Amino acid sequence: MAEEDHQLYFHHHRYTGAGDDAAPVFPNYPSPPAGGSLVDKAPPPASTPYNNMSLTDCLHGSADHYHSLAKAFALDANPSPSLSSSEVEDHQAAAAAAAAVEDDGSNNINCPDNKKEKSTGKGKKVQAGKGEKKKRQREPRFAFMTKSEVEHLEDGYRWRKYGQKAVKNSPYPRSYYRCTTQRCGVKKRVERSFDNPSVVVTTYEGQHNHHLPSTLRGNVAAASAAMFSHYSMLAPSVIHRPTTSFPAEFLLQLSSSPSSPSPSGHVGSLVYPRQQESFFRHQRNNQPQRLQFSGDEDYGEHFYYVI
DNA sequence: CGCATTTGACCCGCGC
DNA sequence: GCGCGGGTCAAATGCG
Repeated sequence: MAEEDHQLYFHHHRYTGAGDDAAPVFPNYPSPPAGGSLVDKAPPPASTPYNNMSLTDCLHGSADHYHSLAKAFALDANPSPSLSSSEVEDHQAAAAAAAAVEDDGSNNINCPDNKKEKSTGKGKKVQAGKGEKKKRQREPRFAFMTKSEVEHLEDGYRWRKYGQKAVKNSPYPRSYYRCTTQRCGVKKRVERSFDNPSVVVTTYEGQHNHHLPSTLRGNVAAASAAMFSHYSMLAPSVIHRPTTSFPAEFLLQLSSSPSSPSPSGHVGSLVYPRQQESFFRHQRNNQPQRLQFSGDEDYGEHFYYVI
């Protein structure tokens, strides 16, 4: 983990149940400044082309979106310093949730399985091609922290669970899912945060090379549009930028409909971005959240509210 | 019956 | 080299 550059997003998914209004709430958000909308106070950076990107889009195989996302994340060959060990210890949940974003230069984004070929026979598995041993290379990963009572969040794609492991120092297991679409090697891991059991950490790895399943696409697409029109108005307003702007700020949202909740019951969600620089979060009793970056540049302090 | 989930075994990388 | 932990496989099982 130490060599990995962490890419972590936090979004607060408010589980509300049927009939509940899916509008985001701001528990201890101070009264909005009088006069002018919140949006006016903190307009999203107009120059950022990533604001209108849904998570579904991000996960989708669209090369444009993927590269845009990669660009936004500065997925290049110059990884930033990782969290120091003390930071990791202080922020165990974030560290546990941290997703590696590595540019391994292998260009194997769509490779369904770059794992070494295994024997298909029963019993003991035999290691293949001794001399061809290659270091296993990972695809870029993105993690999202989601406040939710359900662990497997609907994101528009179909997943098949292929494993579950106990997580060290955590009573909560980690589940492994793979996209069921043929030749799509996207995987995701889902685990519940030990520090904050109400938070589900979802880590996506890889890039979908297909469209959303048609059975889901309609609802999801419509929901995405509806949700985004809502969040895009509100979300920037709760990000207080006292010093500088986010270089690569954009908003993501998970795709689920407030009017037609997914079978799993969750309603909607918002993803807060960060850029490549390593960072960690402080979360204290619904107080404004502070983002601290530890990159080369000083991006100041960023606060946000949990919705 | 087909598909998804469960679960124990296995593989692999890494740190000591 | 060894042990540990993360990740994956695949047979067994469950479910609609």
